[in-house]
Amino acid sequence: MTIKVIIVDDQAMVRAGFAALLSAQSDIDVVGEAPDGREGVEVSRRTHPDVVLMDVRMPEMDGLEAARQLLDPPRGVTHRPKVLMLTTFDVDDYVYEALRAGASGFLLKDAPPADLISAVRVVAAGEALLAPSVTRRLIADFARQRPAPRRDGPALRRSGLTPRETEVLELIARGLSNQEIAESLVLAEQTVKTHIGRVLAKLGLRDRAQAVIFAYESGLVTPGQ
Amino acid sequence: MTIKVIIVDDQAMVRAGFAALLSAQSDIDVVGEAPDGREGVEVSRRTHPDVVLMDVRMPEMDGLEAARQLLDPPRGVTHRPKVLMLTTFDVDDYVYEALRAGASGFLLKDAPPADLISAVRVVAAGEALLAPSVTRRLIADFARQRPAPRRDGPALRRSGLTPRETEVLELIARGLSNQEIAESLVLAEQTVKTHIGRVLAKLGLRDRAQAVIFAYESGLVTPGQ
DNA sequence: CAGCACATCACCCATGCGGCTCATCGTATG
DNA sequence: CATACGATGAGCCGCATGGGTGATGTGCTG
Repeated sequence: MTIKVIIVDDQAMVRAGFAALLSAQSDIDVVGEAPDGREGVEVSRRTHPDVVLMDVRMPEMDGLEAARQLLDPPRGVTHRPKVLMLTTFDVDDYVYEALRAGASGFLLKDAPPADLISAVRVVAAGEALLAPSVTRRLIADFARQRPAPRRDGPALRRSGLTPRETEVLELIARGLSNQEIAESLVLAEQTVKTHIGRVLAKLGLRDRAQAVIFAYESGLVTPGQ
Repeated sequence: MTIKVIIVDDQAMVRAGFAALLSAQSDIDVVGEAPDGREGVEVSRRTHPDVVLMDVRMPEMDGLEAARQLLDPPRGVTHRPKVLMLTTFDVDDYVYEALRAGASGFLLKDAPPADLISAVRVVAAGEALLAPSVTRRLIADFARQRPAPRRDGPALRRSGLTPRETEVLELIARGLSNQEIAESLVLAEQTVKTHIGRVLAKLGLRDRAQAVIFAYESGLVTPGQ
């Protein structure tokens, strides 16, 4: 099964270069191109690519907005491609915007050609990949964001939840589905359900909505970060 | 200028393999090895490597603790190597622990050899690099953490909810089921479902659990009282 | 009056979720 | 060594939940 790719970039030469590079791979098929975000979205809707290579800076509609539209499609549109953002410059605002929108990767155009090719494969496989400098910032941000360990609310302490159960409860309170919790903790969904069942039983709650309430009321999570 | 590397892993064969692989590079010099975290820290203090390849799971002192000691050194120790964590296949909380500790990368041992080599170079250059699966989770986590620039202030924009919809949302945030909400407001359950459907759609939420979160985060309801 | 937003309710359908039971494994704890 | 607990995960089952579509009545407003 070949990987279908479209290339969205306002510079024709860049498109041609990437297309040539990727088409030379037996497992990659360039099925479309577009010079701006608006057309990029159209081409994507029409060709249903697995991966969209998206330049950040473009006329008409920039790559970020286009990425948002592709990754949060309107009703009726079921196709959701992976989006790999490309940029010439190393600018961090764009990075965060793109990742928030759900992009699967962020590469600089000066990366080695081999990196671009492998990035397409990685992204198509459902994984993600970032330029090293971007990774560094993301990690720094992550480390800064929560160096603080957990503090227990009074209600929590008496609840008799195990550490794992508490962890699951917190993810419920972040709005994750069972499947997402499973992925986040690297567990089978069934295990998550078991944990949740115990949490609900121990706390005398009926469903996850009440679990969210408990999490807020007990201070396990707090409004505003 | 060659990159000085030490390898910390409890499996001698793994150490030998990595050492051979890296030593074959003209710009990389393996200057030490250690079978556990404790000795790894000692060797690092003695040899002052640029990069420490650190297995996560080890006897005596695991890679996470060793990484913490290397990245947050006591007084008098000025040397601070870059730490590149390695693991066989566990991609779980270790990752977050390691990144929090300040590790520059996290790779799976089944990655292509070329990846390891380039990772060493990337890390030595002060950048960072993660295994694709790790990157994916980090991005997912990031996107979830800050889904939108926090339209803060108690003056929340409840994005066009009608009075009745707001009322229903509040009851959801009190933990009531659809049937209970219906009884509470003297409505048919179907009507409640319609209201909830609109609330979820207008707010871009998936289920009532997320609705509860929104209610707390927006200040519609507040913890305590 | 026509148009519109809002509230109300019905029907259908797919499925996420929670209840329940049971099994395995590792680590404390006695 | 036996026991208990925590974590993991499988299978089954029923129902609440959420999505979609459509209809009716009301009150406000141009």
